[in-house]
Amino acid sequence: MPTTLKELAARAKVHPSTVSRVVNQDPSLRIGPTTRARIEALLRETEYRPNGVARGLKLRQTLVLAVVIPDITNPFFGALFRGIEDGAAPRGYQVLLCNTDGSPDRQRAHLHSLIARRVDGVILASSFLKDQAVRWLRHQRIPYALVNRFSDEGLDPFVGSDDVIGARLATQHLISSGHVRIGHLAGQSTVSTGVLRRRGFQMAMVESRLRAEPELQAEAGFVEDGGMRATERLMALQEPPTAVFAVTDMVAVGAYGVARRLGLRVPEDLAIVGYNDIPLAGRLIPGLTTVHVPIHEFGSAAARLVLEQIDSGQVTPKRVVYAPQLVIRGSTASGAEVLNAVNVASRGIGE
Amino acid sequence: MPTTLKELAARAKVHPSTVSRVVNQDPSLRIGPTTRARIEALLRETEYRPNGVARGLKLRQTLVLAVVIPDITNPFFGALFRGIEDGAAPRGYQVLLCNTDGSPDRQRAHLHSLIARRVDGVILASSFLKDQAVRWLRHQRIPYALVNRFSDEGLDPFVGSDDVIGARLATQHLISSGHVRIGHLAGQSTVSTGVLRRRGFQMAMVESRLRAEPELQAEAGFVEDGGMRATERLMALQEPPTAVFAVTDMVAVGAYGVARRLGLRVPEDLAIVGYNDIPLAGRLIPGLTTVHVPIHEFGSAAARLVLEQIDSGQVTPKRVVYAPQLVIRGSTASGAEVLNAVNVASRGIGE
DNA sequence: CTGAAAGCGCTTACAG
DNA sequence: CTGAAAGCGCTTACAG
Repeated sequence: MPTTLKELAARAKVHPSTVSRVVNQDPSLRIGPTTRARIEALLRETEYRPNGVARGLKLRQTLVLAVVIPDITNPFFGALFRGIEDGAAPRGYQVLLCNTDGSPDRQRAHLHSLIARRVDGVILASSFLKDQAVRWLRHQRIPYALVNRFSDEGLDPFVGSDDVIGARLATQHLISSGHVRIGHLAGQSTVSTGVLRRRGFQMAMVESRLRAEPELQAEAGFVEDGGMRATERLMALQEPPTAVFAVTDMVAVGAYGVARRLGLRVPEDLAIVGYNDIPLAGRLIPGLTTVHVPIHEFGSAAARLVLEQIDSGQVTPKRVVYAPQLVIRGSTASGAEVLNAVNVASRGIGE
Repeated sequence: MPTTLKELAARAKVHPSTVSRVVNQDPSLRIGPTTRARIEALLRETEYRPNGVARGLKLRQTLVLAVVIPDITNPFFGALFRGIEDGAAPRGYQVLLCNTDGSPDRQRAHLHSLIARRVDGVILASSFLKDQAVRWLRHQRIPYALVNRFSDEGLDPFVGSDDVIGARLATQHLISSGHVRIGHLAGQSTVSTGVLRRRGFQMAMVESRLRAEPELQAEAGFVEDGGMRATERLMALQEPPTAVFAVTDMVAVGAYGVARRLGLRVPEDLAIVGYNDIPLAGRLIPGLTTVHVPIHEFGSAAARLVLEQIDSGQVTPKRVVYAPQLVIRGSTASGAEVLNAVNVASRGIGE
């Protein structure tokens, strides 16, 4: 059993409250120098560390944040988690990680459990549109933030990027490369990123007087296997697309796999654009053209947003929205074109 | 503020202990049916959930496990975490995740903090050989387990695989493919996997009367950038290797990058073998021959090992060691060879 | 400068 | 069948 304040007090022949005061370096109280020295020696000797649970009960703070995501094996969420941890650690917070695998039930169960544990804040990256669990969370009066996906427009503290603009950039890039028949590997319509990125795709098409035909929009979910199935469907059409915009980089990875299996060259036979710019995107061959969003910063900003609410004692639906940036790589352009585009892109980022 | 037992008791006009009994469905006590009905209605109405912190203080259990790893963005640790979570969730546990980035200081700081929080158990996947922090942990009398890496042979509860055998398998495969000049992209000598996999490499070489020359063994750490640098060094030798065995798949990924940059074909100009069989290994082009270890099971077994100790109240240095399996893909063999090897491998796994 | 008390929100052995 | 008390390990306003 670890040492307690009471034991220490008995050994130092003082009252437990006195020991507590030197442990916490209580500024308002001056402790007698001999008493203090005696207690400090004991503290060092026993390597005393106050019981965090008892402290948490008394102080009403656990110094724990919780993160709820679909799946940590998805590289997007790995980077996001690191951002959150980096934002929370300087303040002494550690982070509980909960995976939902996209199940609303699991999400709800995790949230209930976290509230019962009295975590100081929750960061949710697995929310659905009009999500009952989010509405419930809202009423718990606990600091929280949604990341990447929102639930009901404008109602929640949120960190993310403008998905319509990002998707529009991606699609415009394909159009300006000369593509006319462009497919969309779409996200789920129950998730904001799915809906908004599809909207951005459609917007760009319409703006260029191209038709966003329904048969060219195939739901792919957000990960590789759905990306493969959706690409297979599109490429089996009478008149398959010459380019696809994928709702995420992982869906784009699925498209690479199918292209390879079908013997299609990327980008000559099929150009591909992704979304997020996960580290893997730059390692694919050819490199994946994608929409860069600052994933790590999503995380640290979300952590800060929650910490602000903890500090202020108020839940404020502040929103932090980053501008997405197109990053052009080999999956949409030949070598020479990529070099030019890189110059443009890096200039763009500097602005 | 969430509802408390005391408030509920006042509303139901009973003593808090009575409410507590129906919340916990106390089996030894029979509660009057009318009282019970009244309280249960109240519980549903208020959606009462006991304060986990207070409960934790009284019951001396937090229902929290902690996982300490180098970096969650490394796919190996993503899969490991999922295994741990899957092993812990059925028992009502949630999991704190701590990244060390390989820093002993951060590892130590995290462990101290976790102990102060009174987590019920710790799973450590970032340990070094003869690690002071591990020795300290051992003396805390808290359930724990090391995963993948061990620290002092045999002293700690451990889940992993036999790294010497795995590395030997990998190297023997290269030798039997006709390679003579074989390099090793080695892990750090401060980590058990680094030392043991190098030992397995050397063992296989010597057994085949080949020389394991020091100049052909380059320290690469465990991730991609180190893998790139080490591969560059080996390929710059007077007489570069025709094949390399990489201490991890991520290091092998670094080798792919350098091979590509140097215009070397894999496997014709440079054969590559990795270790771990992360999901990425099968997606590389060509597919990465590697040593398969059951990463997800490492996690769930470690969770079970810790839960066993929690149940028994004893820290027992039980060891769970899995046999590694060679998985042959395109990075060491032509198409026809791969097909044959797959058949052999799948038979091997069935045994 | 230090002690004694109260209380954070629970659970459970002990009474009755 | 239910109440009252003690206690988990802290912190801090209140005394002295």
